[in-house]
Amino acid sequence: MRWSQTLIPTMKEVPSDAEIPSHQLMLRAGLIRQLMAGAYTYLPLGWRAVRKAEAIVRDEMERAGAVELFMPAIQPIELFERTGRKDAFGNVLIQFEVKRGDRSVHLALGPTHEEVITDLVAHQISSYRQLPLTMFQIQTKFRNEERPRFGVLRTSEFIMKDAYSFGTSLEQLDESYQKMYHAYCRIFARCGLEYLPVEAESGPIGGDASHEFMIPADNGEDRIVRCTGCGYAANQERAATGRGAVAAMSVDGSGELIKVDTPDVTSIEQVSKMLGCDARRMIKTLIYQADGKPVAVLVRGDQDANEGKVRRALNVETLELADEATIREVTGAPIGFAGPVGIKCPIIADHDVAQISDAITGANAADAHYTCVNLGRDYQLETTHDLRDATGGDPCPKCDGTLELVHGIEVGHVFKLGTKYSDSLGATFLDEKEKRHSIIMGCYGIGVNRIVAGLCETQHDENGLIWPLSIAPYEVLIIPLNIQDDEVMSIANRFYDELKAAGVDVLIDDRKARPGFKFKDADLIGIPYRLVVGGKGLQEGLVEIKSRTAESPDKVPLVDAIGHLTRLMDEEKAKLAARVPA
RNA sequence: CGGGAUGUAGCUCAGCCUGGCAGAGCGCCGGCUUUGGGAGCCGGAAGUCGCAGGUUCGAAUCCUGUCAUCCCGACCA
Repeated sequence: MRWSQTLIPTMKEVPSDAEIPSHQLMLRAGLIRQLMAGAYTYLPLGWRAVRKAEAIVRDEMERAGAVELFMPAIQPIELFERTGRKDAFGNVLIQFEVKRGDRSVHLALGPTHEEVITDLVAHQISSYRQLPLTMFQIQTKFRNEERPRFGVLRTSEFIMKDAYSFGTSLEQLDESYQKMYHAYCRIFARCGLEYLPVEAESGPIGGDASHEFMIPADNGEDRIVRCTGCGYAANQERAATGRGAVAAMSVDGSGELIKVDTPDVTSIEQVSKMLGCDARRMIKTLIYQADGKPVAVLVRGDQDANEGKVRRALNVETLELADEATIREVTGAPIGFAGPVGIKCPIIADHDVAQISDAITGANAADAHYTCVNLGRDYQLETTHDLRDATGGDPCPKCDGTLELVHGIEVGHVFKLGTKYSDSLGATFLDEKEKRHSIIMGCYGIGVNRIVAGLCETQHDENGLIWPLSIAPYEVLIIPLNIQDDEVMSIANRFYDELKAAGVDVLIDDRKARPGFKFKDADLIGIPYRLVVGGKGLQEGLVEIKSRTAESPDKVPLVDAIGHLTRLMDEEKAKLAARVPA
């Protein structure tokens, strides 16, 4: 492609709305342009990168035995009513009515396609002999994000590869899941990403039924803990904290229980400041409604309760923070003064709470806290649970190591669904004994444009983007330094034609601009290899070839240029390939 | 949805406090010069100061409302 014939609107200055590197660089390099919050146009350069990621995803899906299909983005709302997800999605689901003659049809824009594909399978599959089957598509998904952010990392419209497996047994599900997991590792490796598979919330099946693929990045929205020792890695919401129930169910504190006045002081932070105590000596008491009944959840002052863990510990369906009326009822005080001593509802506590002696908690009375609260004397627990978020510094649940907290960008998710959708949409099969069963499903998603954004976020220097060869919009950028010099132009054009003929994705900067300007743009858009044709070099019969990451260019005789470039690219391809699991 | 910030030319921003001609740099157009790391000079085009209402002789500037965008938090199959 000739630069003069495409649209690559690079920018010297940083747009004020962009804060994180990927957003800034994608705008500056002319990859994207914002239409509104959460909706971006992919400009020619950005779109080429997306298409390359798509091609790798498609290739690996097919290699793993999945077959491609394409489903509608507009879907009847009725499907979501049948699976109960109209309410579950709530405002995230984009819905609207359209007129068709005298009827009004209620539609949704697909936020994902479990409903559509399960409906398809319900109609098309009836025998165990047709299974297992894995199908995928690459398609735009629509989710009304309440708060789109981070440039193209979180948008209301995005491209997703979604795959769905259908099988007759948990064994078949396991096998499909493993194939997808493996394909995902290959995809992200081929894309040149640093990725980290982590255990994730797994829903009804439990166990190792769900993994997320994360790109470690400071600006990632997700929090992950990982063990520096054994490699255990999990989403923070999922991670175990690596502490068993404490043996001693009482703590010897020496202090006398004292009620102190703490007027209008309600938060952990305020109380610890006022009383001059460490938040780790405080007990945070959260009042929840668990299946409609109040329960007090105790965690250490500096820690956060994990609602998923609380829900599982209590074995309840719904869990939400109690309203003020309920809190007044069980504590006898307004919000902010709850504590375990004398509270009028059941209590469950995190392991770490039982180890605090002379603790500080709310006094269940307005404007008052207790100091020197001790388990066994002042309140009772039968046992303790893992109820809090794991965090950096916690012991690893799998080994003697310590967990560290890192942020990540979720680019993929593999999930064992079970029969949730097949049950509600009637996707069943007959086994060899003519018995009817629900088909067992798995679903597997990849945020295709997040691959691109994730690369931009993590692979750049002060001058601009650094694309891996596999995703780069173009592999080689030819820069004729002076387009008015006929010799320079004819040689640059010859290289352009030869590289194109050799199947290389090549861009030639044929703009009438000064060399420095072109070099700056070249670094900014981050094409892996740069071939400079300039008058000075030509006098000695040389051109310059430089990889984006090299310190300085190689000066190469004209006749060797193509060979040299090809060698460099082959080496780079081999390096990428070496990281791809067999 | 709660909290915070910002809206002035394509981009970055000044002007607003203390009301009185719509500004700069970059980019864009034309010309000359220049040609190995975002060149120089000359000339030019370009803005409903987010929108609406109000106060005022007069509003980018003050007041009210509203919309949009960004950030933090809540939410995120």
